[in-house]
Amino acid sequence: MLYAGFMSTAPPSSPTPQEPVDHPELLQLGTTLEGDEPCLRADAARNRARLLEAAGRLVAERGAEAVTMEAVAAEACVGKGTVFRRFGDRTGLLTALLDHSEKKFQAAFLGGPPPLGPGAPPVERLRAFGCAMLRRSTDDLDLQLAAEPGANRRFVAPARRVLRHHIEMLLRQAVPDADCDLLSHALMGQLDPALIHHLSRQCGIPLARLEAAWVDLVDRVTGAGATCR
Amino acid sequence: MLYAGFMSTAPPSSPTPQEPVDHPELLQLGTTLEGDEPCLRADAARNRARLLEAAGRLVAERGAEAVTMEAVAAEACVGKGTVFRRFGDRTGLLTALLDHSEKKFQAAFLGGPPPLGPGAPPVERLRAFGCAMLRRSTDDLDLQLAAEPGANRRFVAPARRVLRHHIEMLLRQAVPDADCDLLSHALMGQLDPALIHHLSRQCGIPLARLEAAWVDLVDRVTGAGATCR
DNA sequence: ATGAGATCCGGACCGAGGTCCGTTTAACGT
DNA sequence: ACGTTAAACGGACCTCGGTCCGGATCTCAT
Repeated sequence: MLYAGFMSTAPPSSPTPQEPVDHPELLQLGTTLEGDEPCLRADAARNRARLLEAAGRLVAERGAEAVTMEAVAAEACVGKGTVFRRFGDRTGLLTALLDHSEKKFQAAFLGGPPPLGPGAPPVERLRAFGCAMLRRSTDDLDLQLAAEPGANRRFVAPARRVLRHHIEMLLRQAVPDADCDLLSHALMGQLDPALIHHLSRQCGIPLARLEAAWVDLVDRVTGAGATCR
Repeated sequence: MLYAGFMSTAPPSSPTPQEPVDHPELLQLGTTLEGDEPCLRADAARNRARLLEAAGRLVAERGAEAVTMEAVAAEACVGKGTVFRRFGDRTGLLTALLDHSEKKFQAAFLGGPPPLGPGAPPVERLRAFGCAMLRRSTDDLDLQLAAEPGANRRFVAPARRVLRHHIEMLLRQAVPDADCDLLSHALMGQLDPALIHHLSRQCGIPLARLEAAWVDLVDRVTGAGATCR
């Protein structure tokens, strides 16, 4: 249990009361954000609760896409500015809504019983982890999608389809007995432009290492490379 | 070369002149979209060219994020409605801008010389494909990012970081000699909520198959399962 | 050439996310 | 109690993506 302090998704920390941050995406990068609620003022805490409750009501009654910042503000009898100050942006609000189930899940794989929690061999824990995530996704999936703008379109873009089909075709030749349709998505994920940007420009990982990682991934997936691993 | 007709990314096809489509994301799902320019009217073609040129100018001069629909319209001396009718939405416009290099790339891996094109063994082609994509991304990466709303934030969301760190830790135990940092991204990709949504709800793939694919992926990546593949 | 009709154009309009700043109010020391 | 101050509030305001429809324009058959 190494990083027990990193757990919280950052609803109350993005627009932290310390300094008026103008670029919320920059700070939640390195901050440790330990205490969940950094001692909000009484009215602030009250409004925060009101807002979350109002947002939850809206989701329940009219679906995730009805969660408009103005609608939430109105439902909570609060000014629009308050919503943004507290949650930063729409994604922040939705993320805060997801926070509860998120934490429960984190607790399960960080400290719960095996095979999800510690105690089982790592490969078994990996298997369990993925299956747990898959099952969890069936619950609050629309909320998670709504929290990520443009999530629907990502996998229907024609260009992407061509690339994935190509990978799938090659996979079918290399490992005919596998579920190449689904396997190809894993490979595609490693080539996602957003990921490449994040790794190469934000993390400073050199191209050579990315290429090496790709080749290694291909070898592992297809069973090439070492004859026996 | 199975699907030579699928190649074009769909700039002129989304708001095709045939029928006034109100939901552009729905149609480019099953359509075959063969002819690139379905015989636009003269003025329409002229404006389309103008708009692409204007958008290109804006990207070159002021970066991808300056490509506002209104700005493009103004730069091209054209009404805003025209931009939307032609390209559907902002993503469509940016995609159309990327179309040229996209097609070049597609031609390279569909019909070019090995190892990228046909002729080499599939595993080798896969390796080459990934490396080519990685290199290609360094060129028009900002454009590709701009074409996908919210692409920057996707990998800095705190919740995601925790999940990925967990995978990475388990991977480190299972395959200590691998580049677990990067490998974990591939596994994370397979659990992306947007992907799950696409596969399970849009493609109708049952949960059991997704779970099986995940377990298989873990086994392949970690070298578990069969002792020798 | 010309008229009919489909197609396209343009910009007013709308909704929603996000910002700003003058005003209000909770917290705390005296 | 009361004054001070930092923080929170609220809603007007801005920008931008996306829609709509009356009017201009192109195409084609005659």
